[in-house]
Amino acid sequence: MGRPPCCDQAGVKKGPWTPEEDLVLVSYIQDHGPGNWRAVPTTTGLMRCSKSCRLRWTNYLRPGIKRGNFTDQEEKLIVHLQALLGNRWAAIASYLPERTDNDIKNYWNTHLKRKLKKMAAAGEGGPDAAAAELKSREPAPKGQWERRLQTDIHTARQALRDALSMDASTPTVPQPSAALAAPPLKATYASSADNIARLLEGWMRPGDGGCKASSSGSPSAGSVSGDGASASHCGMAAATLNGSTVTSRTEDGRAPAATPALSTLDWNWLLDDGMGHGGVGLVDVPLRDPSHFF
DNA sequence: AATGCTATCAACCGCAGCTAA
DNA sequence: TTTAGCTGCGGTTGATAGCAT
Repeated sequence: MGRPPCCDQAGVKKGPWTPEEDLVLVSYIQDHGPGNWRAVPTTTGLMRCSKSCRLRWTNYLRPGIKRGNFTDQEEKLIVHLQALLGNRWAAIASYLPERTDNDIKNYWNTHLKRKLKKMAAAGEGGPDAAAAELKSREPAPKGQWERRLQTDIHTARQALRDALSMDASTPTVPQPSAALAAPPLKATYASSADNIARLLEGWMRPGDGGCKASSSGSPSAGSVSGDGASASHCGMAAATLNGSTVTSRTEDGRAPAATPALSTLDWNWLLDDGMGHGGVGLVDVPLRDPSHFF
């Protein structure tokens, strides 16, 4: 219904964030936890709208974000999930805990889309097949959303099995800790963000997983969209700072209800269950072998 | 070395959906 | 039931780094 007027207000700063602004934002989140974004500009004095603050945190400052090139494994998973879910980047991102939906979206638009077109142009199945392939990647009409949500878990399981079985030589489960061990390929301002992330070390507390009671001020913490600010936000911090704690990505509720972020247990469940039941109850969704894209 | 082109990605915009009053 | 407030999501844009000429 109503739209927040924040971004239209005069005096609201736009454009790239400065390290100082990042620090202010991180300090705020350190104290209050993510969420209640509306209060951020007024509380911190940041001349940014709430959306900008949320976006900055979600896509950049949030601990546990993996930067740098996508692995083949990730690429295949994205291709497969995109075929299954359409352009629901948040849902797709929930299966790649260390990637933001923005990252995945950008990667799809800049790399994968072109790659697929290229391969289509190369005549894999002919132009018609290529067109059909691309068309099949159009998101489904809204009316199908609810029904498809119910199938997402099952289809994602199948996608995972397919994607993982294609490359048995590489780790079969996305391993945040392992990924974190890999140095970023690109040194940008992200390095500053890393430094900021280190500031959060003081935020982490032994014994409680480093979690700070953070969601009390978040009006949406209990909403359907599942802010889940305290628990998962802490988890992500743990991933970055511990390097050994596997985490999932639900800190600001970006993971839809039917496609929850996955912890290690979730991954195990996802795979074990899928393997164990051999697709029992699996909705009949045609799964293409993504290997033919590469 | 200068210029133009391309690729990348951070950030913005506007809509949708949810909750609370 | 209606309306306002707020957050989340996906599409798009703009700045700029990197590469080619």
